[in-house]
Amino acid sequence: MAGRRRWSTEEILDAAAELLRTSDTDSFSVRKLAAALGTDSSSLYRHFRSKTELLRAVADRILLAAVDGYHPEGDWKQRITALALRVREAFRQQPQLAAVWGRYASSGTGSRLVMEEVLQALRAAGVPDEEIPARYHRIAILIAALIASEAGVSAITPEEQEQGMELFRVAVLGADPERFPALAHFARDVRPLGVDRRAAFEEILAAHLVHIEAHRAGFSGAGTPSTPCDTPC
Amino acid sequence: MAGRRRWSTEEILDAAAELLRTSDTDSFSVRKLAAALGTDSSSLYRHFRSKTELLRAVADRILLAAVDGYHPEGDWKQRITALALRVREAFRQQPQLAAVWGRYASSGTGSRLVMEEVLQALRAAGVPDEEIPARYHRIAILIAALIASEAGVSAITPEEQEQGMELFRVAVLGADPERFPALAHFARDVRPLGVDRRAAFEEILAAHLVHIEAHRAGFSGAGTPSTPCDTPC
DNA sequence: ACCTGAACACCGTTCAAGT
DNA sequence: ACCTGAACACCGTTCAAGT
Repeated sequence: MAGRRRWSTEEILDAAAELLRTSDTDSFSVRKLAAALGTDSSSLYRHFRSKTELLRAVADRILLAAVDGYHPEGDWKQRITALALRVREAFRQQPQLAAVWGRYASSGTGSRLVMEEVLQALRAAGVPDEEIPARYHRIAILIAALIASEAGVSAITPEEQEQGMELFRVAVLGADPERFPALAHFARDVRPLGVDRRAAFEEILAAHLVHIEAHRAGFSGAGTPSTPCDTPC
Repeated sequence: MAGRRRWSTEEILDAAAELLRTSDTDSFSVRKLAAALGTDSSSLYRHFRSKTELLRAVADRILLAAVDGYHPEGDWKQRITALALRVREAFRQQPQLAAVWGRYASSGTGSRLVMEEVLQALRAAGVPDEEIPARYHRIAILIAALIASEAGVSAITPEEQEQGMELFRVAVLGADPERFPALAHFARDVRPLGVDRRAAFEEILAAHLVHIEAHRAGFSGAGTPSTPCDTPC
């Protein structure tokens, strides 16, 4: 007879990950998770103190799945970029998870693997040990912010997205050329935040890594021989 | 006699901004806004089709307040930085607003003023006209992502923040040195995402602007005379 | 010892019925 | 023409009562 069995924490996490992956549009809730497991939401509160704690645990699984099959390749920038793109892909279409992760990075094996790889890449880059924690911190913030905000965009309904697009068009095309000359001039080419996110992600991250490389060269004197770059450039 | 008056859209927006500003911890809701106005939530749906539409309108007011009193000063990088810091400050402690704004930039006068200033600064930087829309797009994404994710951190309860801190400590300090050598090595210095956000914001933005400057120099040949920088550095 | 039902205190949104 | 009450379909979380 179907009902009444005990669910392990593992099984609950699996079911939560599954539910988050399949239910694209509508939002995740403890009650829906309980329903999917054929139990009552109150039962889940024996395994988790709060919804946030549950989501944090699932976020680490996503991270784990993201690094699964990853092997370092290329130079340190390529390694960080490849890893970041994997994490980004893993969190896409799972807005609530990305938001939680962005708020406060998870803490399990997945998180450790990502941290380890980025730290090693920074060492390979030749960044002095004493600067690595700060560099890591900035990279983590940048990547988490971009992924979380991207997930936020895909979290709203298509209608709201279309409304937002329309508002943007009105703001840009309807700008008074007297008061907003530059905006009026670029009106046809300026784009809303929601488009072209993948390219933007890669470019912004690349720019940040190049900046680190330049600084490292400035400090250690071991930059590419052709371009000394001793002013911040 | 107190009850039963008509509220203009303006008054509702003012009250919403006020409520968002004062109610630090607990979350904003249409019902609470209605209660603050002494009316029923259903009345508000004559003025706004949805909560999102309402929040978008308030977000533009915040933007307007952010640029109030702003005057361009210094070089183009300083102008963009000063403006970004103002916007950041305006959205702090208003997580729900920042999230909505991050999802889809607002559309009123506030938004226009910010766009105008950034576009003018990019022109002043000497970025070729045909590149400005793309550069603007990346800058806007970067700033919005950082601000929204920062607001996300301050949105969670202190208890959840402390839990997250504890989880982070466990993840870092408890890492097996065999499996995570770099993480174990930097364990004492690596910091969680939530700390030092202001410095991180300034540094990440500065790095991005420096990158634009370097590229502009590479393309136009009008960089600082001492450092040609024709490779991406 | 474990789980459940029912409740508490909320949400956003709609719409018939009132004034 | 405008507004309201009441309802719909949800939330996260708790806890006494059951098995």
